[in-house]
Parts: sequence; structure tokens; C-alpha cells
Amino acid sequence: MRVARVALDVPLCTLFDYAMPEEYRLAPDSLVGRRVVVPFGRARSVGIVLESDVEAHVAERRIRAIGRVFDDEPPLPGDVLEVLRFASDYYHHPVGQVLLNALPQKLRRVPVRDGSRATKAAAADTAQRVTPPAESAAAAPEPQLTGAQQRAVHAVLSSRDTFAPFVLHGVTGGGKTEVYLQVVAELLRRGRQALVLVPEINLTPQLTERFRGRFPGVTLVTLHSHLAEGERMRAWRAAQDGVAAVVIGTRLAVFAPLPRLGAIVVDEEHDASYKQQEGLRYSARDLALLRAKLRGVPVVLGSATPSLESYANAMGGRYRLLELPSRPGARLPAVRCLDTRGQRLWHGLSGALLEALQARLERGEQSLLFVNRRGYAPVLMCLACAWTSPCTRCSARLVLHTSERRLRCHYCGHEEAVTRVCPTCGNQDLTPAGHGTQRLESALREALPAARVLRIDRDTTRRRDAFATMQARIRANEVDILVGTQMLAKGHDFPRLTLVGVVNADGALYTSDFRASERLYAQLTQVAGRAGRSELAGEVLIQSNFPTHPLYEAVCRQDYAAFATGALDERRQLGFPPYSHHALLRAEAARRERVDDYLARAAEAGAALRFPVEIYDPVPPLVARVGGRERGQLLVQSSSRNELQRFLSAWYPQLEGTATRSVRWSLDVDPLEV
DNA sequence: AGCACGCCGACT
DNA sequence: GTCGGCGTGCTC
Repeated sequence: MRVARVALDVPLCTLFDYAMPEEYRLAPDSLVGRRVVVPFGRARSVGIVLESDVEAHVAERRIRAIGRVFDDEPPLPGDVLEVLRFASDYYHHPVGQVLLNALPQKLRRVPVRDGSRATKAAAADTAQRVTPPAESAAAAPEPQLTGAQQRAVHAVLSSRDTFAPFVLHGVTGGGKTEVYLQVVAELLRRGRQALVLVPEINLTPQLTERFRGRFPGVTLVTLHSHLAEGERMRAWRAAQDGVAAVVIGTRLAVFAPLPRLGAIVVDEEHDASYKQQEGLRYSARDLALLRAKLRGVPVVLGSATPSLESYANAMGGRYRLLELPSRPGARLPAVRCLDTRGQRLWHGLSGALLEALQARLERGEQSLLFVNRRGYAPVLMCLACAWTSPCTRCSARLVLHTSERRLRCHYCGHEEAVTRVCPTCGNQDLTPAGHGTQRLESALREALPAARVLRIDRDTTRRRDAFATMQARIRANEVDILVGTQMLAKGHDFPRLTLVGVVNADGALYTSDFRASERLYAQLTQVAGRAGRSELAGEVLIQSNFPTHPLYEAVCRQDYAAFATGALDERRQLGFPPYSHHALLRAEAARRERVDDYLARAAEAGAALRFPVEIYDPVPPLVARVGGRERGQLLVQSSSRNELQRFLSAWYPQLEGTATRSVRWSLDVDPLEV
């Protein structure tokens, strides 16, 4: 029997066979990529047709008929289907869930009133239009490009309708965005759509403003997970209909249908946010490359600190490297380490850093203090018995938040009131240990009472629009010192900011995570890059007990190439990515033995398959218990991506087979943290 | 994932 | 005597 094979949102690695509607017998291909409603179990579900007019895989008597075909809307285009199928295979995630999760929620559910004709609501969805752009507004002028920028724009644009991957390595403030803008300008002239990916939602408004300012007559939409459902739907449809000429979005936008796609930009391509950390654990950057390849268009990976993966590809000649080595109209900041060995620090601040802050205050310039911890102190400690505010549900410490007088777990959200007395020994002297943003904020208010201090972290920006409001205040010069976490490090442009202080970064120097140094280098470079972006000279002071560490020396010289070359050498010697490939089996359960049992069996079953892959012993992750659930993980490594993939495909059925309902497990291919 | 069926404890 | 706990099994 000839059937259509339909993907459904169920955790099963299979498609489902359905009898095709009579009217599609003559043109079966036009069914592929269409949304359909099908009977499933005792209910009905929305599915996507992936194959049409193929021989059934199950007995004829079990086959039911497709209920409805949504023929009033365009089918998902071939490149999106192919990217999603690839993602399902490569990341070993059920194909139906991969496909359906790429759609706006409204398109995943069976319409309430589902007759044979389109409902009013469905018709309204297709007819809806995004707000038309203001035709009358004047476009912001195109600035004169530097030679390096011109060469970059030219290189990208000259690869007309052929796949061409570029790494745009530009120093912070080096004018990467201007390159994107001028590439997009030409694409628009050619009648094409541009897809611009950004790592996080906070960065969409400012980039969107910049694009809107430059292209006032053009329809631009944003796509990210915090959009209201209706808005997301409208933006998605505008992309699908070709109405939106520019789509700016976070990782999920890589799946947006774009009939006239002309190029893809992945801004801050090194950023970990491009990797989804649950469900389908895809890398939007990697899928962007695949998509560009399928469509035969250029893809630009932009960063001041490219990922070592991308940089290795550039060095190996697989990607083309474009450099923006200097800041147009400004100088790079001077970066220096402050030796804190043997120094008395005041709430974590050295005298030299306080003096530098004072000097900026007197000159009416802004400073940024970077602390990668929110809260007051990462732990409340009893000096008499070494009690350290443990979380009852996680293997982690409760963080002291003084402004709310609470102890809070940053892993599970558990909160309790601050105790005055040690719960184990009754000692009344509990001391905050370590430094968070709150502590630095209050220390600064005390040390520099004239300074207007603004703290920016996840706690102060929880409210909608809070971050945008704060940015406006900074631009309006209503703030002297910013205290914040990495939220402040990325992409922001504050012209009066001339000093960046880094309070405590040493922790990342000596961890077991082989990617820690890459992350630290990127983070310090990004945050340092906030200083001196206009004509005012910038200075960056990094407090450290290891001021001569090679990583800090590379950061101070702002020599990415030297850092990356050294780091890649090390990776090659150790046989780590990008010179090998990883997959991580994660498991969690309420009881420790369940996790350990499962992983031990999985390792055994894997070894019995006798593939050329290395299976490490199961280990607990850094935080082994979260929210009362025990976690464990098992690393698999291979020098061959293909062999690793073949192994995972063979292993998967056994992972399913050995799991009981009490163990939750998932595979993470190309994990960022191992 | 849902949603069934199916076999053992405290309750109107 | 039931209502209901969540352990397996199935969905084209």
C-alpha cells in the first residue's frame, strides 16, 4: 500500500504511515512539507509529511487516513526539512519532536474548530501582516568603511549564490556590525532575505535598532523564545512569505523558512548560547553552516574571539578568514593585570582599582566592574565549624543575597531566610565568603559615595524591559559605575565608558574543564572590549593572583592569534576537540544507584559494540545533585566524527532498552561541558 | 509524551 | 468491598 509518512511530536524515532488523501494521488510530492491533522491513538495530532507515495512500513489494517491537509499555507521548504532531518540524525533526537518543535506553537496544535475548510483563526494567521515599516523615515548614513571592512564586505558579496563560509575575526569595536549592514544592504538590493543570528535576546533590540535605522523602508522581524505566541507566529509567517527581508533572531531562527535567503550571519559565533542545552541539543552555528551549504549562500561567523573549532577550520583553509585588526576612529584599550598577591583587598577590591575608579569619577567618565557572580557572597560560612550554607536539594552552596535577606540556590531556586546562628554548632559569627555583584555594589557605595552605581545582573533585570531601561540610563550618563556579570560583557556600546575592572577571574584558570581557558579568554576580551570605544582612551585592569599566567599575558597583549594557536596546540596534544569528537550520555534519577547502574550498563553495552571509540568511566558532573535528583554522565570520544556517529546509532537502541522509567537520559553530541 | 491497562493499600 | 497509586505497553 502507498502511504504518506508523517512526523509527529512523540519521543519515538519513527515516522507514521497514513493513507494519502485522494486528491494528492496525482501530485504526491506536493504533500511533502505540509502540515496535516491525523488520528493518533484516541486523539488527533498535527504532523508534518516527510515522505509521500511510499510503500507502507506497517500492516495495512493498522493504517488510518490523513484527516486534513493545510493546503492554505506554504509547505515547509526543502532546506528546512533537510536541516531538521539532519539535526534529528546527528543529535540523535526523535525526528517528530525535532520537526514540530521548530514550528511556532500555534502551528503545532490541532485547531479547536477543525472542519474540512480553514477556520477563521487559521485564515487570519495567514492574512496577518507585520507592521509595515515607516517609508518616510530617513536612512541613517552609511559610514566610510576602513580598507579591512571593505575587503570583508567584498569577499562575502563576491561569493554570489555559492556556499562560502567566512570567519570574520574583528577586534572589539572593530566594526563587524558595519560589515553585516553593508552585506545586507547589497542583499536587499538583490531582492534577497538575510538571516542574522545573535546569541541572546538581550542583544536583539540594539542590533534591530541599528538595522531599522539603516533600512527604514524594509520589513525586519525578530524571532526568539520570549516573543508572545502571536508575535512569533506573525514574524515566522513574514519570513515564510518572503515579506520580511531581514530576520534577526536567536538560535531557533536558524529553522525559519526563508524563500529568498541570500546570506546568513552568525554574530558572536563563539557564544555558548548557540548550543541548546535541553531537548534537541543542537548548535545553531553548525546548523547555519549546513543550511548555507544547502542553499548555496555565504555564511559569516563573526567574533573578536572565534571558537577554536571555527579558527581551526579557518587555519585549515576550510573557512576563509577575514580580519578587522583595528578600531575605526578609536584605539584598543590598554589592558593590564593588577597583582593582588599579598595585598589587603577591601571587599575584593585593590587600592589601585579603587584609585582608577576614583579618577574616572573625577573626569566624569564611566567605569564597569565585572564580577561573574550574582548575589552578595557565594557562600555564608561558619568560622567555628566550617558549615557552608548547603542547599538541601543540590550539591551546591546557597548564595547570600543581602538585599532580600535570603539564601538562594542558583541551581534549583530554593530559598531560605538568612540564619543568624550556625545551624550545626550555634556559633553566632557567620561570615560571607567570596564576592558577588551585590557586595561590590555596596562596597562601592561606601568607598565612593559620590558615585552613582548601577548593578546589572539577572536579579536586577528580571522585569521586562529592565535591561533596556538601564541601557538608556547609561547612555544618558546617569550612571558612573556599572557593576555586573557577563550580561554586560557582550556587544554593548557605551561611549563614555573608559575603565573596565575585572575583580575575580582566577577561578577559571585551574579547572578540569578543558574549555575553561577558551571561555575565560573570550570573556575577558569581550568585557575588556567595552572600554574606550569612542575617542576617549580605554583602560582595563584585571586583578589576579597569577598575573604572569600566559592566558592573562595573551589577554593583555590582545593577541588572539597567539592564544588560539597555543590553545589549539594543546588540544592537539591532548587529543581534545576540534581534533577529536565528543558525545556525552547524561542520566538523572531520584536515586543515585539508578543513575550509576544505568550508566554502567550503558558503558558495558557500548564497549560490547566494539567500535573505534573511547568510552570513559561514568562520572558525576560538577554539581552531582540538582533539585533532589542525582546526575551522572558518560563521555565517548573518537578521532572520527563518522565513527562516533555510527557508534551512537548502534548504541541508541540499547540506551532506550536499558532505561527504566525512573531514569531520565539524553545524548549530547558535541557537548560544551564535559 | 499521553493514555490505556493492571495489580496491591487506606477508605466512604 | 471500592478509589487510586504508578509500573509496562502502545501509538501508523
